[in-house]
Amino acid sequence: MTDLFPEKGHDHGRCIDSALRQAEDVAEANNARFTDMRRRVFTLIWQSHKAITAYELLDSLQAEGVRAQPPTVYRALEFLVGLGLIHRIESLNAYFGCDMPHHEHLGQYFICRNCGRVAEAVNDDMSSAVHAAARAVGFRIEATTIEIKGLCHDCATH
Amino acid sequence: MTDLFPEKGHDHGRCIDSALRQAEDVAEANNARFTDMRRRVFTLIWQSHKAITAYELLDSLQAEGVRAQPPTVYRALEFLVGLGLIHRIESLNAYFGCDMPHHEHLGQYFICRNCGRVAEAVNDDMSSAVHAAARAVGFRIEATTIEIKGLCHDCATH
DNA sequence: GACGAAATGATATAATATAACACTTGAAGA
DNA sequence: TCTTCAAGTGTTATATTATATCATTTCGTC
Repeated sequence: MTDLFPEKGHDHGRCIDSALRQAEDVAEANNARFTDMRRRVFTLIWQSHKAITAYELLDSLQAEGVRAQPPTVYRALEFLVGLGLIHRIESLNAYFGCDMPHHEHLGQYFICRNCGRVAEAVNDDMSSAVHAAARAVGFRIEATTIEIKGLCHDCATH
Repeated sequence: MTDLFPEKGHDHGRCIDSALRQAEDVAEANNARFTDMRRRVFTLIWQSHKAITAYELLDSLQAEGVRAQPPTVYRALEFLVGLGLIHRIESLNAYFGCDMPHHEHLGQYFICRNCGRVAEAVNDDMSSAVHAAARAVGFRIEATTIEIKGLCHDCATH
């Protein structure tokens, strides 16, 4: 069994660096400006593998000395979600970083209620089940939300 | 192809009646009180096959002359969701009636962005894909949210 | 009828999100 | 280089969604 969630002692700096690099690539490929504000918000989101709310981001920005207001944060979030660099977790009203922003994907989010971490998975069986179900009823899919709450392997066994 | 969504000219009164009867059964089976307030809220939710927000419900109640406040509505919603009589659609912050409250099910919601209707489906392939994916990563599922947005067959073809 | 638990009423406020308009910045052409 | 204009950000106000808290009422059980 491979745990989707990052190992306890992993080098998180590398996660952040890699995410930033990928984000810059994607932004460039889309002719989109990865401004300072957007980079700050993106980096804050990547500070952990948990989902973070807009107002938590706002507090962090203000703690850093940035004079930000809610619209600033929501705009950055909108931009990042639009490029697929982060995902919104509907059931938490929170955001978290995507580690595969390069390709379109129908992601599923596993959310641990104990440690708060989120892991994204891409599962072909699930994707095809969704598409087959939609096809069977003549529904034209534009967006899907699949969020699974419970206990991650670490929290379920310790 | 069978459309999940109700036919245009269907007798909606029968939907409501049947839903009410089922809800009463479920409440009784759970030794739960289906009070007047809860019945009102439940009936309002069943007025359409769309999802309705808490504050829309509040407005409707007040229009009916009931002196209700937000907590009243949220309590009724909590009760109804708890018994599985209604479902919350996370991506809409709204609620809609379940037509199979008798059995546990991992439901999927198809949401039409054009007409606003919601249809619930239960799909074994999808359920088993979710469970298989969770098993593969040692995740213990407690709740799942599957919401699919797009165009229903009617709206996609007309 | 008295009691206690459950439900509801009422007030206040927290948490999440957006509208509207002003100002700044930066890329692209003149 | 200067101008211009669209995109981005700042700022203020407010809309929308949700809950905490305590008082009162209702209802089944004794």
